[in-house]
Amino acid sequence: MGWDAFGLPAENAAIANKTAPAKWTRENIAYMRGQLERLGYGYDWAREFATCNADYYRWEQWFFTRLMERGLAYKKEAEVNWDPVDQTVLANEQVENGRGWRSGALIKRRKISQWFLRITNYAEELIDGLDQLEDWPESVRTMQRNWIGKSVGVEAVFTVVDSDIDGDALKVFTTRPDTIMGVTYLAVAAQHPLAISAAIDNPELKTFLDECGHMKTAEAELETMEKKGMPLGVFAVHPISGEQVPVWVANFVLAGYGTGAVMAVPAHDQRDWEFAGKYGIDITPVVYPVDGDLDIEGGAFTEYGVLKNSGQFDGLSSEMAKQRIAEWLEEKQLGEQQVNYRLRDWGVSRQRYWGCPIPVINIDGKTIPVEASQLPVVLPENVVLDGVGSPIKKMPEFFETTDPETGELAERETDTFDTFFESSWYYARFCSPDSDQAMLDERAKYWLPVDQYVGGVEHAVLHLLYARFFHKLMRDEGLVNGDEPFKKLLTQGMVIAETYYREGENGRKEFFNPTDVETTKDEKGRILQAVLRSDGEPVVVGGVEKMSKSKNNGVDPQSMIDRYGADTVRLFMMFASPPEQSLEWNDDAVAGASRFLRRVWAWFYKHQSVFQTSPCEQLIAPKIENDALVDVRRTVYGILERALRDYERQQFNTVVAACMEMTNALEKFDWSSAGAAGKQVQSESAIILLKLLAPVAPHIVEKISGEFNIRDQVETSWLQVDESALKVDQVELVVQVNGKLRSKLQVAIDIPRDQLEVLVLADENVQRFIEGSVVRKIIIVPGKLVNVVAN
RNA sequence: GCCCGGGUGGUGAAAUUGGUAGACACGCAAGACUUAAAAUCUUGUCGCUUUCGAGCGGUGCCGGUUCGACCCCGGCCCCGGGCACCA
Repeated sequence: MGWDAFGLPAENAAIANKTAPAKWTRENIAYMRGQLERLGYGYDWAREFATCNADYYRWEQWFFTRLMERGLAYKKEAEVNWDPVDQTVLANEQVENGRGWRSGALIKRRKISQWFLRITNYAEELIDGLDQLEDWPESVRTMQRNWIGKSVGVEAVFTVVDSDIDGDALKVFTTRPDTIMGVTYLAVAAQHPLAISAAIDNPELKTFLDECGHMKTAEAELETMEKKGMPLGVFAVHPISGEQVPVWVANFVLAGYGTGAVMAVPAHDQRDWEFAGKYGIDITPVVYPVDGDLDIEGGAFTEYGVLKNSGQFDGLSSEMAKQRIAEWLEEKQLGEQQVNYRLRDWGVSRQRYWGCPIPVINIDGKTIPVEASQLPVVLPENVVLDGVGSPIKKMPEFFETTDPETGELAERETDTFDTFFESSWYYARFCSPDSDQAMLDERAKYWLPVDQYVGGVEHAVLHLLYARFFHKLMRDEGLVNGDEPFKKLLTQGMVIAETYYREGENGRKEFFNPTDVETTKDEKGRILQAVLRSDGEPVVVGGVEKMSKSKNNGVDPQSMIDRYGADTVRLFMMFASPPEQSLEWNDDAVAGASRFLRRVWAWFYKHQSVFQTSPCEQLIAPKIENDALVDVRRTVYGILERALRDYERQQFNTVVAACMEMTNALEKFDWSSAGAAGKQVQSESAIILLKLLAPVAPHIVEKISGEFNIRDQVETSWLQVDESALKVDQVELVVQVNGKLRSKLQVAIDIPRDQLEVLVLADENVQRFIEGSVVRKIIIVPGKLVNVVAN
């Protein structure tokens, strides 16, 4: 068990409860450990650690200094959400409607210097590796592939006219160089130097840039807001035509991504088309469909075609033109072919307190890593949080230090790592949790990769991509073998629940736990009204979302454990739905789970004389004469076969269903008249049921098997299907006419085809439905179905 | 907006992955036990029609492929997740 213990929730709780994050965190860990122990999970507690302890995070500090030396960590400016009132950087989730969650102030984009890891150096390997991850869900691999977003294209150079500022050439990337002759404008980000210089003597433009500065730094925000722009009054020279095209500033161009500038071809790109239409910018079509007319009245033509209005490239196909234009640009040194990734380098700096201190020292603008011998840089834990900045930024005793070379005064970094840093390598630390001489030792090479990794789907991209990246970094440092950390991946669905809140002044939301809210619903189960139990006043129904601390919609299974016991809760959770599926929490069915376990218990005690006298040492291929016994044995093994398959494919809800079905069958059977062989079969069945149930409800199985001296049989060796028990000589066939179920037929399993056809056609119901039509063919699925096609 | 999932009875779900739609449960209804209730047990439970044999319709919506579609293909609607500072 690794407690991923740093992060925002602890800071939020600290502000709300006026407790230090460390205390709150460790109390929560203790509570959770108690609960997990009571649930009987098989964690190896000898390998437990918490990421907020220095004996864990010291190693990522060390690793970071290694990355600095290897040139894989670097500093650059990047934008954050700045709350001007609380003087704090806000997480995206702390910004709503452009305002800070505590202060309600309009947020401001602000550039600050931050640490980045060169994950883009590994982009190619991260994509290629996905093909080898055969035991990962295809959906996760697709999401990662799309996230990395490899695209091949051309970077073209547009020279800015009459510019005296730095970077007077605008470099733009395009995957469609064949459309380059259709460029009618360029667009740059609001933070682009060209935009800023153009705004100096243009107040209207200045206002627009300011407006863009109030948007939060989230891609979803950029993509959904109204696309706006303004001309800069600046022009750039088209590299091929030599004509001048206007340069605009647009709020949807990302400053920190690529070159912060894009070329626009409104005739052949939908977003450009809409933008051009809105602002009356020229639309010049240059690619025409191979057959048929070009119609760009209703939208851009984004397919491939044949070039026109493109000078020397006229008449070329898009495919050809992409190649020729790229070559032409390269020849003239006005561009080059490039592979571009959507993936950006990983920003790991956080201007927060509750995280691992970044182990660097700033001396007069230069930054050096803290020497290995001086690690760890320990985070002070005795602090008070007031929501205004990080406490360690106000603690000279923390940040005042000296230059190890000169002894001059220097300043320690007060930013901390992104918490994904901790969660990116904990899986490896489990192999050597006690190692105090190294981050990992030889044991990591022995145990890794992880055979089976389980995590929520919400981690499909970020966490799982960072962990894959870290594994490669650790491999290149010689710490682990192999290229990938996790051989097999199961992505759990999320447990989701209704959210309820009230909006306070300045739009700040206070969330209430569903257990504290009383709802009235209509007959379709929709919530009509929700009121807080404590004051009877209404609350806003916020919709169903993944359970989280920030939305306060989690449920604590503790009261359920207290009332029904761990086995019932485990069984109930396994039975609710398959693990990949998301699940809206509802504990109505928990009583049913408890009832089932009590029935199992009752059945064993009802037949205790049998289990006490005939403990079924080993069933040696019993020769069973009694047909009823053969049937019940077939039923048991039939159910077992399905259950084992479902365990294998991790569909535990149907395993539980199979246990219930088996119990139903055993309860129904009249064992009293089955004689000595009956006792054997009964004991055999009992052991199968207990074994099958053991992983789900271990406590009750252990108790029952101990009571009847069969613990050895239950706890040693896993289950196997006795194929001979499954043998049948009669099967029930489904009979269809034209694909519709019309009849059922009991036949010998090996009935010859011609006999079967005769039998089917003679069937009364079949007769009725083929009357007056001609039988065209008869489809037979052996052992299952017959379909008579007639018309 | 983009990427990834999902949508099946009143509810959670199942369907060996193209072959009987609704297994197993929850809930509900009726009955048994009980002075009564709880617990437990039995029976029924997708909708409509029915001469009680069965018939028709039905897996978000519209269309297609197929002897046959919850499953495959095309278009749409709704819900959940992710979108780089929640983790």
